[in-house]
Amino acid sequence: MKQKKPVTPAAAGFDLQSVQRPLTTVDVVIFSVLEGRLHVLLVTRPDDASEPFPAMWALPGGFVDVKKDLDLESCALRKLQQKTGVKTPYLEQVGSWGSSKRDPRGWSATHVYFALIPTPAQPLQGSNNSNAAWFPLEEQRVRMKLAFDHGKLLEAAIQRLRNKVEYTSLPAFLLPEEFTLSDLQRMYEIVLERPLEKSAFRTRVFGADLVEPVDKVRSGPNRPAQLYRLIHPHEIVYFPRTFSPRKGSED
Amino acid sequence: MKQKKPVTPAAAGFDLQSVQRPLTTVDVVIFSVLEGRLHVLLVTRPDDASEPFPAMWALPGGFVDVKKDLDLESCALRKLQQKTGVKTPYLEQVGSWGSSKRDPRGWSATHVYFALIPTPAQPLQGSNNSNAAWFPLEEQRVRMKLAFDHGKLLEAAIQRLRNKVEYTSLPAFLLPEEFTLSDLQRMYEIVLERPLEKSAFRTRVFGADLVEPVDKVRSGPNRPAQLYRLIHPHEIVYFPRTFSPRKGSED
DNA sequence: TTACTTAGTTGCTCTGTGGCACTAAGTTAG
DNA sequence: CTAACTTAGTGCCACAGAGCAACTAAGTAA
Repeated sequence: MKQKKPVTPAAAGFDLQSVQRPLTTVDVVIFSVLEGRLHVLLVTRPDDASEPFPAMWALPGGFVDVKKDLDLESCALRKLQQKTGVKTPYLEQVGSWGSSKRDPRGWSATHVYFALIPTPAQPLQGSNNSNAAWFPLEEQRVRMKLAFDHGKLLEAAIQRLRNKVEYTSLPAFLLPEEFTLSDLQRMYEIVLERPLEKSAFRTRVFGADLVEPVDKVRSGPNRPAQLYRLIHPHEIVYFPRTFSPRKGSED
Repeated sequence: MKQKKPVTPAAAGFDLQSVQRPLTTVDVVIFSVLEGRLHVLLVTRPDDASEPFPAMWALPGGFVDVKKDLDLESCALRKLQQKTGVKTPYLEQVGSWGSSKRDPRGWSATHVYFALIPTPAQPLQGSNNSNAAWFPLEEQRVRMKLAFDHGKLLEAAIQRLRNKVEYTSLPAFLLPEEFTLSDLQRMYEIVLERPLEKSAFRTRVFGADLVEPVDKVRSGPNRPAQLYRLIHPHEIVYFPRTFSPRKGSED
């Protein structure tokens, strides 16, 4: 509602202040693979009657801090770092959800990101995490009901993840720097919840120039496996899609 | 910053009011095909020195109206309806962009949607549209610089559109209810900016149960063409992706 | 030395698509 | 009436990648 009717400077300023602004939050869906299953990190809401959804499990997140956060992504990174200590995972925006009803405190919009981090060595190495825990995903959900519309947000993030895994190198970000091809295949299978063909998988991966061998092998109780690392550790690789699979020469 | 330190009701209420809230807007990238090229609808900013980017071209959009808008999507639909008169196009969220710097008036976050509408009969049949116009896209951009970061938003929307066209039925929404297969193929070719193979295209479309023939043909100076319509006019169809082409039985 | 396990390869079949030539069905020009 | 033209729609072959399965490779453990 601003169209073409000329506004005086005073009126415009007044308008900006008086217009009710929605609450703005960022929520982060943090995925990792533990014990062979996809998990998501959740935190408990403060156990205080004045807060909405007290003591319930929720996605880590909170209000954008106009003073601290330069932009939405750094806000998401900040919240992720607070909870996990991880600095540079894979981070991607899922989308935003806003309505008058999703937060009892008023009209609110949240910007949702998802992050992929390698299986953490310690359960949780962040600072104050007594109230955070990993939950396994079953049927695209966690077992209990989450605060706000976080159940819906989580489902959307999983959907996005699983969809994108079909044609990208995303699962590589669930692994440490060096990994075997079987490791990588296992990550795909865990996320997709279906087995993949070994040979087809390998042709795909090699054909995409995704990994390069390092001069090491992983030894175990059986045949040692070649270790690989990502050629471009911070780039996501798209496998050729439908329509014109001819060549990998799409932009 | 809310963690587990117990907050008193008073404190929480105070916090909510005093915390500076970012500005919240919605912008819509409206695509249509005119004269065989992909166009986008832009509007001019008010020509008033007190407004940011006066008189520049920008994406249609504006502040979320906490009173009027139930949620983000209906806000986008409202803005779209204002500008084009179209009621039920294809509408999809592209994502959100927020930072301290993108709007000189302060920290702001915008939620970006894109819409596909059939080629409009009249240039613009919306209400007050003296300040709106269609611009052709060249090299993923429009010719001039846009207000705010709208150039970036527009590029992101185009990117999303072109990507998704590779494996979905999106271009069908650029056509009227009834169309020929050549019409449909042409839409794909216009968006993708490359020719497609006729026979491969047809097998794809038919294989996906996307269209059904209507009992009419389009006559012209040459062989008449069978007319089709969408089997599910409001659903987007995904063509089978890579990895597991086995059936169209993905969720 | 044998059994077992996981790593990695090879070869076959099957399917969807790219490429291209062909047929079909209308109009317009002579 | 026929030939030329244009667009609609089909048929056929080749090829690349996926599914499938068997095979080889290289280690450990009994």
